Amino acid sequence: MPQVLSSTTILQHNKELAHIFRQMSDCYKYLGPDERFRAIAYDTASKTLSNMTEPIDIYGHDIKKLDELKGVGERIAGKIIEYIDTGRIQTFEKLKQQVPFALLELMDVEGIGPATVRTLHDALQVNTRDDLIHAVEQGKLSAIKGFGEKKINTLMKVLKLDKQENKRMPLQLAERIGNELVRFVEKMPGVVQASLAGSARRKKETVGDIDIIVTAERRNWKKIIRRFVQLPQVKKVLASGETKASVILTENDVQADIRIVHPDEYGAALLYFTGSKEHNIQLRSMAKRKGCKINEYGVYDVHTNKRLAGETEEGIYRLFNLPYIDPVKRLGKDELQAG
DNA sequence: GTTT
DNA sequence: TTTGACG
DNA sequence: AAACCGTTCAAA
Repeated sequence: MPQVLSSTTILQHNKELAHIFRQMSDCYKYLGPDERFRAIAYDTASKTLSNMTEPIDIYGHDIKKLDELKGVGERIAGKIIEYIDTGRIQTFEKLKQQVPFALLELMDVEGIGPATVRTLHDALQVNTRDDLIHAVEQGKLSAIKGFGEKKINTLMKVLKLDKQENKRMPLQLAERIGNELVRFVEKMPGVVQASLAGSARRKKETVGDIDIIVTAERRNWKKIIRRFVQLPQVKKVLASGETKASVILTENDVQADIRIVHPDEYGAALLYFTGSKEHNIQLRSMAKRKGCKINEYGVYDVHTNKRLAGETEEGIYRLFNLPYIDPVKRLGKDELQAG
């Protein structure tokens, strides 16, 4: 991502507001399904703010101007003004009171969502990380419904990792590890194709985990998964099923995920698992407007249920009169408008 | 919460 | 069978 | 007022 020039100070308010709205979104996610759309709304506003290249301040106190921003309506506009004027947002301050704010960052971790955090809080009366660590050490988790060995392990891991700090790896490292893994997988009997997907394929500066898409005939899937989780560089198996598996690699404790699909579904799967999330949502939105639906297996006509594309990414983009979009550009901004 |  | 998590 | 992406899969 290009360094946003030297305007970091000028865009200070944008950054701060984006961060606050993101946290508000987390709060609403925590509050549950009733608030899920409010959570999405704040997330949208947060992203708009962080993608802006002009300081929000130039809109002054003009609610109508602010309202023109995507995802910013009357209410959020008011909160932007409130923040610029007072440096605080009352609604946010109140929200922080009614949720275990210190636990919300756990939701950033793979395998832990709002519901898990909510359950922890309700069942254990924990409000801080230390509370939670204490409870875990007392072995209180196993009494909670839905908390089996797997989940407890990831939680313990998270709490340890979080002390060290949640580490995404630099792109270069991810590419090295990922490509090496792909070369291993490619050689496995039955594998047709293997590719690096996820944020590493998009060349994000930092990468959270390694995502690998494999195509193979169904009869070979189990065998491939079995081999994958037994690879020498695998330190620990987090999950292993019929079509996908998650492992921790010895090197850097990096998480690696593998997903297997039919060769026909390669494009759709690659597209889906390459993201970004925002890009996928926009593409699906566009597809829906045109009477299609996209999933990780292909593109389908909503009415006839006929499969229209999915073998290649190019084919999917072409179906919607779009040029092939380089993974690097799949940011969920305006890359779909141009086509 | 915002958008249609 | 339900549900949380995912890009 | 109603929609807001869309699905499967693993884990419990």
